[in-house]
Amino acid sequence: MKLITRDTDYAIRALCFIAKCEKEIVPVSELNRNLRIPGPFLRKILQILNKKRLLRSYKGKGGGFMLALAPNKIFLADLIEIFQGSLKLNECIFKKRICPDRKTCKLKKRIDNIQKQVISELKDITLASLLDEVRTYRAKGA
Amino acid sequence: MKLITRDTDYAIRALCFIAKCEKEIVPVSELNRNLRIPGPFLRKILQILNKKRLLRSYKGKGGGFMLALAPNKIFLADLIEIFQGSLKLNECIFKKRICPDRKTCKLKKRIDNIQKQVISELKDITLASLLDEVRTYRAKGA
DNA sequence: CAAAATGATACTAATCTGGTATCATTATAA
DNA sequence: TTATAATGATACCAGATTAGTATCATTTTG
Ligand code: SF4
Ligand code: SF4
Repeated sequence: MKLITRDTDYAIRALCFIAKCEKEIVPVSELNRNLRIPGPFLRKILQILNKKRLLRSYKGKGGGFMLALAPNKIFLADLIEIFQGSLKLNECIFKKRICPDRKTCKLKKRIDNIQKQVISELKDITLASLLDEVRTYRAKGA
Repeated sequence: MKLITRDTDYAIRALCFIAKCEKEIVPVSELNRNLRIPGPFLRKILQILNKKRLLRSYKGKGGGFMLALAPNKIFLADLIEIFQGSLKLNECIFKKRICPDRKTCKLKKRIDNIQKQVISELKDITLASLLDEVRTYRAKGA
């Protein structure tokens, strides 16, 4: 069982690369050259990040993507939310039916508890904290 | 994303039922009558628990399953291990290839850390702690 | 021997994850 | 003003995992 799926992982790598890149605006082609991520898949991911306002995109020649937020304002918890939906360690739903024991189930209570802890850990993790060293970031508002 | 899959959940419910049951040896047919779990699936699960020595099974008329351990010796962590393999929140393997960044990746370090916490939480959860009230358990060694 | 139980195992169905393919749109620069 | 280099939108496909069935063999007891 994975806490982060591949989309999320790829997204993080791409964001890190963009954050550290000399250029402010980075085209997918550049990412393709540097990261080992399937091209079209990566593109899809970046488009999603754009829609979700973590990236800003520029079309046309010379275009590409740039960070819309400073790396210390980008949280892993948000990326997980975007690509995997809100983190739930146990939904207690079978075949679209809610488990009838949900109110009293002790197991559920325990898992809910663990979940809270995980989420609070996740909220501490920013993109900035994942960069090896903060090199050439120049976005406004950093 | 789920911390426990359905097998594990079913296993817990079944074990709870057996633990609380008047009879020491409980046939699957009895569980079927009381739990909303697909019959053949539950059987498979119990057979696995038997192989893994959490249950003891008795064949033939009057047979069934009984707990092989006291409920306070049955750990959720073990059930997860049995049905889902060893808990890894991020395996860092893509297409059977290990991610080349594994040594240095800060993300991995963070997730490994969370994983440790989750595992330690899980080790605290016993079957006994999931029973509403310990009623009629009479297994040896309790 | 019949009935009631588990043992073993192979198969199928549904869902989720990871990834492609295609065509449309936009912006720049020669 | 047109070729080119970029993203936008969307539909599709493939593999893996999870969930569940089906079948037949074996054992035990009355
Ligand atoms: S039994 Fe408890 S944990 Fe399992 S699905 Fe129902 S409520 Fe959730
Ligand atoms: S990038 Fe880090 S987290 Fe993602 S797979 Fe590689 S090592 Fe694991």
